[in-house]
Formats: sequence, C-alpha cells, structure tokens
Amino acid sequence: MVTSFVHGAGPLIRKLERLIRLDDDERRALDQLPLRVATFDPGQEIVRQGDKPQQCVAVLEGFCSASKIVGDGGRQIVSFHIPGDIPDLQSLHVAEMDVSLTALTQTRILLIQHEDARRLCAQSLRITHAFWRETLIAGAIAKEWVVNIGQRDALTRVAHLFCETIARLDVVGLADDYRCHFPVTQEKLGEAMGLSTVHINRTLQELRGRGLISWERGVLEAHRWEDLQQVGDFDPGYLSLAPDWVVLR
Amino acid sequence: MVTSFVHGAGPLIRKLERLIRLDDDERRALDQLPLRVATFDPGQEIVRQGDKPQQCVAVLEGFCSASKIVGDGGRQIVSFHIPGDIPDLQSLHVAEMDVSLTALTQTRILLIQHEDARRLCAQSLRITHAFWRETLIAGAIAKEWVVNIGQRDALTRVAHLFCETIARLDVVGLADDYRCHFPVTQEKLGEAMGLSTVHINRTLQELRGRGLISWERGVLEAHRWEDLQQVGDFDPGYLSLAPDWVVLR
DNA sequence: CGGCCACTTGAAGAGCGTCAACAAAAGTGG
DNA sequence: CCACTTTTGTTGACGCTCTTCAAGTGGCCG
Repeated sequence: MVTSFVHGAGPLIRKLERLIRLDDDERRALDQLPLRVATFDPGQEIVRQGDKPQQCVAVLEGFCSASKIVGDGGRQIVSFHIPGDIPDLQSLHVAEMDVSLTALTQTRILLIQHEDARRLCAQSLRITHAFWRETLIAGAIAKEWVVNIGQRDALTRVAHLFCETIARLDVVGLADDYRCHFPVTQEKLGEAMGLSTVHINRTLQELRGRGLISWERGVLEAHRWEDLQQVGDFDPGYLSLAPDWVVLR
Repeated sequence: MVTSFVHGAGPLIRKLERLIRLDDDERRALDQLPLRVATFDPGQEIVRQGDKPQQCVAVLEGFCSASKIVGDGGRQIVSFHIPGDIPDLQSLHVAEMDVSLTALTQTRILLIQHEDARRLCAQSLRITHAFWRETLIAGAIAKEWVVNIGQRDALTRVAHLFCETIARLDVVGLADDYRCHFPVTQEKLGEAMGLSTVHINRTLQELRGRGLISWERGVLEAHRWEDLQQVGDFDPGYLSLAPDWVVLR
C-alpha cells in the first residue's frame, strides 16, 4: 500500500453534491480536509473484518467488494463498491469492522481520519446528514440483496444485480449506453449471489443466449435494457438516486 | 389505528442511552417531544412500501416485520423489529419507503413527526449520531441476513435467526434464560429465511429433535445455547451489543 | 359444532451444488 | 518472443437440498 498526502476532496465533494447541496463554507471545510490517497492492487485487502480502523475510506477509482466469511469457509460478498462510495462510514460509529473490503481492480482510495470526519460533522449538520443518508442508501441496497437472494431464482437474481450495477455506475458517469466496466470473476459473482460458479456460468449463458447482455473481459453491456429490467425484476426506487438522476428507460 | 397524545419518550430515551450517553439537556429535549402512540392489531400494516411518511415510528411493545414484495407475488421479510427499534428512521432522509412495516402482534407504536425529529437532531449532534448509529446497526444486521440466506443451509440459517433474535431481545430485557416471545408463524419464518413453509417445518423438527430449541405458541426457548450458536454459526459481533461508546464531542 | 388457520406429512421433481476434467485466457520468467 | 504456470471459464454427469402439490391433522374462536 503506497500512500501520499493530498489536499482537496474533489471526488468526495462531487459525491456529497449528489446527496445534498453544499454551500461555500461546507465546500471550503471539505477542501481543507487533510487527506491521503492509497493505491491497492487487485485482491488486496483494504480493511479486514475485525479491524478497528481510525479512518474511513472513499473509493476514487476502481472497484471493491465487501465480504464476510462463514464457519464452513465459504465467503459471501455483501456489496460491491464503485467510485464515489464510502464503504466503511460505519466505522465512525461501530468500532469493529463487520466486513472485509477487498480491491477487485487497481484501486485508488481516499483515507479520511475519523478525527477529521468527526470535526467535519461537528462543523456542518448538513454534511452529517449527507453521510447518514449515504449509509441509509447502503442499507436499502443490502435489504434489496436479501430480497434478491432470498426470493429470486438464479437468472432473475443475476439480471437484477447487472441492472443495479449499471444503474449505480450510470449515476457516477461510469456507464455509457448501458455499458460499463464490471471487473468481477464468475467465482466472485457466485459469492455475491449465493450461487456456485458452475451455476453462474450457466446462468450467464442463458442471459447471453437471450441476447440480454454481453460480458467479456470485464466489460458488461445490457443490450435490451427494458427486457433485462423485466427479467431481473428490477425497479431502481430503492437506490434513491440523487435528484438530478435521469431515470433510465 | 387508534392514536393518543402522550408526553415523555421514556422507552426512546432508554434506547438512546444504549447508543450514547445522554446529558440532562438532551434528556429534557427528548422528554418534551410531542409524541403520539398508536396501536396496531396483528397483520395490520403500519407503513406501506411506497409511502412517503411525515413521521418516524418507534416500537414500544410488540413485534413487527419489514418486507418487500417481488414481481412474482412472493414476499421477503428483510427484518424483524422488537421493542426499542426505530424501524423507519430512514424515512427522515429517503422520501419513499422501500419496505412495508407490518404488526405481527398487537403492537404499540410511538409516532415522531419528522419535523420534531429534525429539530431534535439540530439541537443535539450527539442524538443525531445516536440515530445514525441505530441505522448503521440495522445495516449490519441486513448484511448478516445476506450472508445467512446466501451461504447457509436451512438448519444453520434458522438456528442463526433464533440466536440473533434471542440476543437482540435479551438486550432489551425481553429474553430470560434464552427464552423469549417470538410470535411468528412458520409461513412468515419461511418468508424471512427464503425457504418454503414445508421446509421450515422440517427444519424445525430437526432443531427440536436435536434438543436445541422448543418453540410453541410463540414462545421460543434455546435449550443448549452454546450448541445452538455453533449450529447456527452465530457470532453476535455484528449486533454491536456492547455499547462501545464512540466518543463524540 | 363448524370453519379457519397454522401446522404436519408424503411423494415427486426442479433447481442448484459438487466433482472432475478440460479449454481458454492471462500472467510470468527466461 | 515463446514456453510455462496459474487463473478463469466451460462442460457433463450425478445427486442432494429444497420446492411444489396435495391431503390431512389439530387447535382456536365465533
């Protein structure tokens, strides 16, 4: 892990701007936050389950997953994180990490000391609420994952995840015409969906065979968005996409 | 739904005291909150998915579930709520409810107008953080449900839920010697666990047959807590039961 | 007593997991 | 640049967990 000091929380500000409108004071406070940037290679753990971190991380570039290990050695990915996400905001209030964060690609991460984040919250109630809202939306996504894994068959489940991913990436400008980078192996997709790698593979063949998606070398594309949404039983409401969100058609 | 006006947020204060240390000013502010109490019968919906409520609810007595409907008509329960919970705090920040709240038993509910909750947050940053922490723990529980449903077989899954339920009820003094009220039908348990009623029934027989639990007329008892924990692959860490009193100034 | 709801049981089969082998791609070192 | 290794993707066969359907039992309340 290589870190360097930087000033100016550009991407963080853009993220918050999607949650609330910032005034000049708030923007200045954010801009003066002492920040560090760290770079992680694919497969590296950014934070480990059980850690008691003294800082929060925000994803600047790259993709990560949050996962938990179960007794028999299995692993469940409970969320994917994309640029703009602050995956462990919870560590501000819950001492011990309940998940491990792992880089899926080369990833640039912003580190914010808890101390600084708390000072920022004390300075601006609105920023506090913006952070809180961020964690609430993460919770809404987790609930939808419970629904997805609990109720939907493999085909619907995977289609739903693809819709969710494209919709979230679109908001941060990382999906173009239902096409985005989704650098996940079939094994990891299985760990996220509660399915075996073999069954993921067959499910993907079905989705491809129906002409709904292509997914090669980490690039995912939905060919018929409406149909994919329908197959995936996907309604983006739970994502609470920012007010300037343009509804995908 | 019958409502009446009350003053004094006793149970709410007790709940917050578990999240954060309150000072006298804060206790006074809470005590002066204008509150209403509503009573719901079993099966009644308290808030409906898609609603845009102007108030939050806190459970005083009784049990509720939060559930989402999927396209094919199925239902997934994403959480159970017990006295002391504030199941829809999210509505303070996310306009539209992503779940329906349903009373499982006769339930007494405290209603807090958003307006009042917001004023309270503005008065005390520490109360804001306490509410935020409450939602973070709810998120941690949702993540564990993803793990439970995604990775564990029926027996482990149900055992895990029983452990979680007993552990949570114990904190609010509603479990005595691993014995508690758990007024849920097998059908609803199936909706929570992503399993059919038939398979829930057989799983319960297995748990009973192993002498791990009894569950009759809504009263759940763990006979060998340690063994049940082991069968359920249960580690209570994610519940953040021990208040680690994150220092907020 | 009758009706309803929750629980129970059996039988058959679907969906998905596991195992094992192989193919293709991507990384690695000379 | 090529040979090697490792990782990721693909396929077939088989079997287990869980679902579905259908029938039946037991308790509770009007």
